Parts: sequence; structure tokens; C-alpha cells
Amino acid sequence: MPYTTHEIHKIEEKWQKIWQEKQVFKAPADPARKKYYVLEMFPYPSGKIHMGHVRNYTIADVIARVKMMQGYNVLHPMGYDAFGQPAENAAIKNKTDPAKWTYGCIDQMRAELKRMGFSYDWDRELATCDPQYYRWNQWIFLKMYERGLAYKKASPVNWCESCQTTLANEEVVNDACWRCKTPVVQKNLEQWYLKITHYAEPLLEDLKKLANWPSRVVAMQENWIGKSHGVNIFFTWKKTGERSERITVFTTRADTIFGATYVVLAPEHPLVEKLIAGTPDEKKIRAFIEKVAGESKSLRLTGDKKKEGIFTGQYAVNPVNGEEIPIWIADYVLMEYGTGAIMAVPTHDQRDFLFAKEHKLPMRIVIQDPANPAAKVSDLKAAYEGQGTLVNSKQFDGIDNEAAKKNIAEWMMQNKMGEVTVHWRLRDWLISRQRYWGTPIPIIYCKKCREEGRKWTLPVPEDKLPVELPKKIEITGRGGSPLTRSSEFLYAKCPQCGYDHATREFDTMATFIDSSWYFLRFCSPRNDKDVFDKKEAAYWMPVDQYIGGIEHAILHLLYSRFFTKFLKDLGLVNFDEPFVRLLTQGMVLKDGEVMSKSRGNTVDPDAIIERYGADSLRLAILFAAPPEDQLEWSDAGVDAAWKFLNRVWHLAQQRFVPGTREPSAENFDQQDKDLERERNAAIKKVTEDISQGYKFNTAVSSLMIFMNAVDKYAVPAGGGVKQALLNRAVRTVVLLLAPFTPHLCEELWEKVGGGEQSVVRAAWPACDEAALKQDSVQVVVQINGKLRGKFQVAADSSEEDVRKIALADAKIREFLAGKPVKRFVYVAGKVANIVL
RNA sequence: GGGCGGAUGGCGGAAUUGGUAGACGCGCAUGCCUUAGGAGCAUGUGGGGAAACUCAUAGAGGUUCAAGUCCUCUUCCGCCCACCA
Repeated sequence: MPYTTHEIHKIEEKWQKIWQEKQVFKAPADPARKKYYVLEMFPYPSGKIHMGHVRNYTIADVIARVKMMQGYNVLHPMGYDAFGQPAENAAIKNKTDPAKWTYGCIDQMRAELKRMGFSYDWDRELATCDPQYYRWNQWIFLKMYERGLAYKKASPVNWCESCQTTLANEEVVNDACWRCKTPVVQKNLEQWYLKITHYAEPLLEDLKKLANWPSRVVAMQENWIGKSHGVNIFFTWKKTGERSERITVFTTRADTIFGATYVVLAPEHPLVEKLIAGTPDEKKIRAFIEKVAGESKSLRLTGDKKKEGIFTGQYAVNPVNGEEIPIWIADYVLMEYGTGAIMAVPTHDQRDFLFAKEHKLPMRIVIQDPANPAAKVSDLKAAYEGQGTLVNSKQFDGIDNEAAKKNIAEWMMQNKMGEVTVHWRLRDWLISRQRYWGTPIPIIYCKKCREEGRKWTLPVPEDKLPVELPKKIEITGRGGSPLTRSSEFLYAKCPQCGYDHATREFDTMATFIDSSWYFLRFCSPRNDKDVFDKKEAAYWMPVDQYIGGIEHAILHLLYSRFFTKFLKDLGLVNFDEPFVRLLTQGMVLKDGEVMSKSRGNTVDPDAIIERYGADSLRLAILFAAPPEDQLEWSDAGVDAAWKFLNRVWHLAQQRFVPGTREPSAENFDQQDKDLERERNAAIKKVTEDISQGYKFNTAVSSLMIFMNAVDKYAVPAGGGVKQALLNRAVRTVVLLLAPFTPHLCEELWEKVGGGEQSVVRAAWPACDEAALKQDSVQVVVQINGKLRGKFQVAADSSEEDVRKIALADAKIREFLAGKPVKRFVYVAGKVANIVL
């Protein structure tokens, strides 16, 4: 029977049907069994799956299937991250309902995933746009609100005047609206935040527990959280006739405090108003501040832009020496970080140096560069930011600057000139979106309560959840939050006073909320009583292996960690970290560039399946590169995979003879022993490659090596022991290959396995170490490190034996040319080096 | 500017963690076979050389009996962060 495209499709459909009907991948919690939770980052349902998905899910599927064969109770679920802008954009374009469009995409996507033969427990499928899912987003939000971890404050958003709407950062192209090209401005809106900073310390600390995460992901999170130790220094400022004000400046370089020659405030700094009111330059300064405020963030934060600033005419007193130094306002100081005010030390900070040069501000060297001890301010071409000894710093002169950081901080503490402090780069999480296709924020504002002096921002009572999205709202992409256009949605009864014209919050939640806890929901996806079943979660969680793209290294993974910590504080889970192991798969490239729709260089997985079948596609992707590396797509690779599967198919179809007895080792000849050694070597290598670092590419290659050996192994007519050995070899090939190409292997296992059960229920083969032993080994002989000969020696040869054999060899003697052997280095069973 | 990875044949990639560089596969070459197929099989395939040999893992040094692997410097590429005080 030929292994044709037609045959492949028939086989693949057959087994997909059987898996479904027999519920092969259904995974009920079973405390008697060891569990393993494999999860891939669920997709946004855009309709078609792309090669990135195929790679991600194929990697996960191999892991899941191997664990099944190794006897674990494996949870391997799939769902859809279904809220988000593309659905709204599609709705605008096609005049359809985002829900309809999304569910249509999900249907298409599910069909494609099934065609790939992934081992999902489809009964657990979920979509985040389902009210039975997002009601729990609302529930979690309310729990956070109760504990003061969800709060509202005004903050700037990107705003398009022409569309009358906010824009996500990704929708701002060259500082203009992506749709109408109107320049984007910053506008202050009241918005909801989640207080992730409450968990800054544990989020940083617990990174240490993530030993099985890629170190670069840990490093990125560390940077993002950004803990920095420093000192808040209290400068003072006094306007004639008024009492003095404090200007708190944050610095990590307290050692340079005696070199501070001016102070800079962010334009938004609260003290600015007082500083400039009634001064001669007030108008000019205000104009400058307005100009900076009008600039979009992306423009202002461009590193190479020239730093601009203006002198306030005021002076601040440096607490360590009483010196009066000018106060400036400049765009390079950010209100969001530190205290929004800095002390400038132009000699030892490059940004300050450039600014001081530009505006002719004074400089003073306070750290001596050991390479240039006589340097004068006038010689400086750049700030010296390295290590050195303090000068011009009074009692601290002569001290190493690293020690001085500590000494000066302590001295300032004692004299109340400053305080040791910690600053975090991590900001609270802005979750309000002026969008339709997201989770409504379950808050009601009551005008009546407000007028009557009561609390008027009120949480929706838990038993009134979910707050459902209204249907039939026209999405236009213009004019603010779409939910304001549904009066049915907007007006609600006040849960406090019963007033029936209270208004709902009309913003929706950021979609990252949805993905911050879905891994918990998978443990009990149909539970309608709780956010998730505590017992089920206790059994399945944490996720043993999480797999996804590096692009989620920061936000999604950080938010998930944050939610997990919060849910632990609620007493719902008993672990700190949701993902034990993380694998970040590399991108799929075509001709050296990332495959993407916008580049137009995509390869459609469906077309490959159509021609070669899912198994060939899976094998090609796994064989082409290690999972973490980039993968250069090649059609030839699929062809090669297809050829290899053909060989396996023909081997099982043509050379396997059913009904032979198990062979016994005493009648093995050398060929038999060699085959058994190859078989066990393959078992060992494939098992190790899969479990230690997921090296699927080399696992496949060792299977190919074994196949080559099996092909060469001759079975005489009549078979006997040799036929039995061959049969065993065929079974091993099928079992080892099964996680990679499941359809083909199920089909072959039905023939060679002799059972009714799916191959995922068959035991993963065990390696017989004794069969790996060889009677003789090859030893390489080098002279002065150069390869000069290879010898087959008995496996138990001693160093002395090898030395004798080597030195007796005619060719070796020729190279020695009678010179005395200075040293003889021997690495057992591998290499000998003769040093002359 | 900071952080983290990389650089090995015509190509994708191996290399037991310091011990035969180029496994496995693609491609290519020659041959065989045939129910001319998306074939299949056999042999070969880093460079130079007729060979003995020799050169070769981005480049330059170093450590070592032995370096793709460890150390120092340089070049190039990728990713992430970035006026973070």
C-alpha cells in the first residue's frame, strides 16, 4: 500500500476522529496519579493559524504526548484570547458584530488546530469573550477594588481630535493617528489602575525561584521592575518673604553630591508654579512648559533629541555645603520617575554634561579619574562616569567613590539632609480602554449619592455579575467609548440608594487581564460558582511547562505572576509562581526575515498539510532547529520529513511479520548485538534529548540513525530470531516517533503494537544499559595533539595496554622518529596523546 | 547608552560540556534499477594536494598534553530595554 497524500489524509482524519470519539486526551483530575500540566500561550483568534502557532503548539504537543506515554496524567488545554482591537477593526470594515466575527474565527481556528492533531482536551476549550469567562475578570477586579488594589486617577492618553478617541501606543504611527493621520495629542482622562507596584518586592524576589525559566526572560523582568537603591536629598528653596520649600531630589550617586552645580525639575513638577509665579520670565517659562507638554511621549523620550531647558531665575540650597545653585526646568527630567527632580553633576553624568555645555552651566570635578588624575574641567570632553577617588568633597576627600556612596548617605541621614530610599521603575497598570470589545469594568457611578454626599463610585454587587456587553452596538472607531452609545447598558440602578439613573463605567478592561489567569480557569472551565475550583487548581497547578513567544517575556508573564500572588493572598491558591518551566520558542523566518502578513512572506500551514499532511509538517518543524532558535522555513525540509516517514511506513508495512516470539539474548550474533545496541542507544538519546532541554532536532536525527541501522539489518528467509529482533526494532521506531508524528504512528501501532489502545497509552520504551556495552572501542592516538592513528582496542584495556599498542604501530613509530616520549596522556576509551 | 544572545561546509544544523570538527538532513555528483515516481537504491561530497600530508569553527592574542568549547581584545549580526537620575 503506497503512502500517498490521499492515504495520509485518510489516516490523519481517521485518528483525529478516534481521539475525539474515545476521548483519548480527556484529563480528569486524579490524585492517585502524577499530574503534568502543559500549556502554550493561547492564540488571538484571527482566523487562520500561522507557522508561529504551528511551531509553538507542535513543541508543546510532543512534550504532552511523551509525558502521557511516561504515565503522567496530562492536562493539555486550548482556548482563545478573544477580546481585542482586531475584532473591532474587522467590525468597522465589514459592518459586522465583533462577537460574530470572533466566533467565526474561532470555528475556523479550531478546525485548523484539529487538523494538526494536537492532543488537547477539547472539553476544556474556552474563549475569554464568553460572559461566563469575563464575569470572573470582573470578580477579580472587584476583589482588588475591595482591597484598594484597583483605583482611579487622571492620566494622559494618546488622543486623536479628529476621531475623538484614544489610541493605543501601537496605533500611533509617527506621532499621528494611524487611521486619519491627525497629529496625536496627550489628553488627561480619569482611568482605572491596578496596583501591581504593591507586589513589586515579591515579583522581584520570586524571580529567584524561576530556575527553569530562560535567564534572559528573568533578566528582562528584573530590568522592568527596576529596583534602584539611592538617596532622596533635601534641597531647599526660599522666595523672599516666604517660608522655605523642600525640593527632594532622587539620586543613585550620592557620592557626587559635592559636584552638584544645578538642580533640574520636570516641567510637570508641582513646585514649578510657585517658583515662577510673578517672576519676570514667567511668560517665557510657561510657553516652554506648554511646548513640552504638547509633545507626544515618543518624541520627548527619543534619546538622541537635543535636551531643552530653561532657567527659572530661582536658586536651591545644597544641604551638604549650603551652596546656592540655579534651578532649571528641562524636558529630560521625567515626572514619572524618582521625585521628578534631579541634582545635576555635569562632570559625572553624561546627560548633565551635555546640558551644562549647551547652557554654559558651571561644573566641578569631585571624582578623580585614576587614568587622568590631573584632569581639569576645561579638559573634559565627556562626563567621567567610572570609579575613582573623591576630591572637592570636604571630609570625604580621598575616599573611594563606591565606599563614599554609603558613607555620604549615612552622614546625610544623621544630619537630616536626606534619606536612604528605593525607587522602582515598575508603574501601576493602566487597564481602562475606551473600547467596545473587552470586559466591562463593573463599577456604577451614582449622581444622586454624589449630590447627597455619599460615596458615589460603587462596585457592582457580585450576584449581579456578569455585567454583559450590550449587543448591536455600531462600531465606528470614532467618538470615545462605544459603550456610551447604549442607553440600555449605560443606565443602571444604584446598588446603594436604588436611584435608577446611575451610570455604568463605560470603559472596558485591557485584554492582558484575560490572559493573566486563564491557566487557572482551564483547571475547571465550566465552574459557574467560583472563579475556579480550588481543589482542581490545587491538583493541576502550577503549570509544569509553559511555552510561548519571547514577545511576552515581560507584560503577559509579569501580569500572570501578579495575579497569582494576589489570588494567593485571597487564599485561593497556595503557590507563588504560576509557571514552573518556561520555554520561549524562536521565530519562524522566511528568507532571513520574520514571517509576517505585513511583509507578505508567510507560508500557509494549511497548504502544507494539504500536500504533505500534518505529520510531515510537524516533523519538518521539529527537525529544522532547536525550539529556542530562529527557524528558517524551507519547503525542502517538509519534503525530507515526508521521505523519512515514507521509509518508516514501508519498513512497518513490508518487513514486520506478526506473530513472532520475543527473541532471547543467548542466540545473538554480532549483527544482532549491534542492532540491539543501536536500538537502545536511540531510546537513550531520544529520551534524554526530549527531557533535557527539548532538543527535538537531535532526537529526530538519532531516530534517523537508528532507521538507517534497521534498514541495513538483514533478515534471512524463515526469519526466526532475526525476524523477532526486527519486529522489536520496528516497534521501538514507532513508539519513539509517536509524539512527533502521531497519526502515522497510531496507524502503524495498530499493526505492530498488537493492542487496541492508542499509542499514547503504550509505555515509553526503556533503555537497557547492558545492551549499550561494546566489546571493543576505538581509541584515537595523537602526537603532540595531532591525530595520527585510530585503534580498535578491547573495551577493558588499561592505559598500559593502549600505550603498548600505540607505540608498537609502524605508522606511529615513523612519526616518533626515535624521539623520547615526554608524556603519555590517556583518556579512557577515547583518546591518547603522545607528547614529545 | 545598558542588558542578553549569537557567528561552524553550498544550506538547516551536530559536537558526549576541554578529548577524532562537520553527526543527521537538504543540496550536489556519479552509477544502478524500474509497474518513469513527489521515485527508490548504492557510493562520494569543507578547502588545497597525485599522494604522504596540510589548512580550516568571524579576526588577533593567550592558557593547556589537547580549544569550536576556557580567558583577553577586535569586528559583525540578532533581540530586549532605554533622557530611569
